[in-house]
Amino acid sequence: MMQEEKQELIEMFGVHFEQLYNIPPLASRILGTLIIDGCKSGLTFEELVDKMQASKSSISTNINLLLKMEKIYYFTVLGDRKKYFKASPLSQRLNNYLTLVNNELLLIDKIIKYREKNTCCPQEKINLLNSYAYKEHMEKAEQLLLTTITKFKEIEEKNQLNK
Amino acid sequence: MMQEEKQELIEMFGVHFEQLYNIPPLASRILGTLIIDGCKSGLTFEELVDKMQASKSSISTNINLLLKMEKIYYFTVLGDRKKYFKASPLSQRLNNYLTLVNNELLLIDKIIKYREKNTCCPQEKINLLNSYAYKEHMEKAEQLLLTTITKFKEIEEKNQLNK
DNA sequence: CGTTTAGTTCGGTAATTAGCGAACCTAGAG
DNA sequence: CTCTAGGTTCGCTAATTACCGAACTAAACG
Repeated sequence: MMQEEKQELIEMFGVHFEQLYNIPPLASRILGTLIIDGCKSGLTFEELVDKMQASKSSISTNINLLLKMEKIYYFTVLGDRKKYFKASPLSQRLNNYLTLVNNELLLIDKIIKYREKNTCCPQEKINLLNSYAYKEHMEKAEQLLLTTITKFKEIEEKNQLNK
Repeated sequence: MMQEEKQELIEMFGVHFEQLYNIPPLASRILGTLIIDGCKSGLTFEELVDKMQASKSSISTNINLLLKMEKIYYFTVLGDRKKYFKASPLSQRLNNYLTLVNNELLLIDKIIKYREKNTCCPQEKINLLNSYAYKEHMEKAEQLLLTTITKFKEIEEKNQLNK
């Protein structure tokens, strides 16, 4: 029954990540599994092949995708050829949001410039005001993210020492 | 040259929305066009067919997708059969983020419950702590969104009165 | 009533994507 | 050097997606 709950959680993660990050179903399930199940010591390639009921090639492809996206990482153990895969720490995963937010801020600046030049009738003025307000919002979002990321890094470092 | 700048902006929006919302390219370009170009008085179906260089059927399909996603809306004018399409106000578009954030909060609660039950070794304790911190972050993000949404609604209402 | 305008629906096609198995590569063990 | 464990790469197929044109519908005008 604990297994069932775990499975359900992984499935929920799967759906969530699939549309949030726009990645293939299998990649999404792998990520979910690593977050829930692989947090202790990581999972090996073979364990993933078994758990996911997928082919080696599919696991390989999707693992590499997740690695490139920095959603996961791996470590090795001396005298052991296997790779141990783990979900990236939250600070890392939040970094992705940060780049997204930064991209959006760049876009907003472009829009603002465009509107400042091309606003003629007062009716259009509201768009400019809206853009300013939106920029303010995104800047606050950026700030929140930065704060949280440093907080996570602290937690993670502290834990590193305790080992 | 102003046209070029506009085109470039729309294209940037296109790429951005395409991956942010995971919608077809054409839908993304339509949304970009409506945000930049259709803010005054809205664009008609035909104008969109012309501007996008796409077929009526494709415009229809993608317009309906955007309507269902509440990224755009339309109004009609008395004695005129055309629909005038506009990008939804920012408050509306931010609402979508809000549901996303709420979904994530639900997921976090599930995870926390699971981890509270199943954390055995102290090594796993960090996951629980991380989850708490993450929940805190998402709650702040939710709060920020709510504040911004009300702010936008105020701006929008004030503008409604001025008309 | 027929015609026009404004848009929708349907069937098809070309392009893309997710996953597979089989062959291949490569570092270390013996 | 040979073998094996631990993956990677390379076609291939099945499913999905994006867009199209042609036929259709529905409201309004004359």
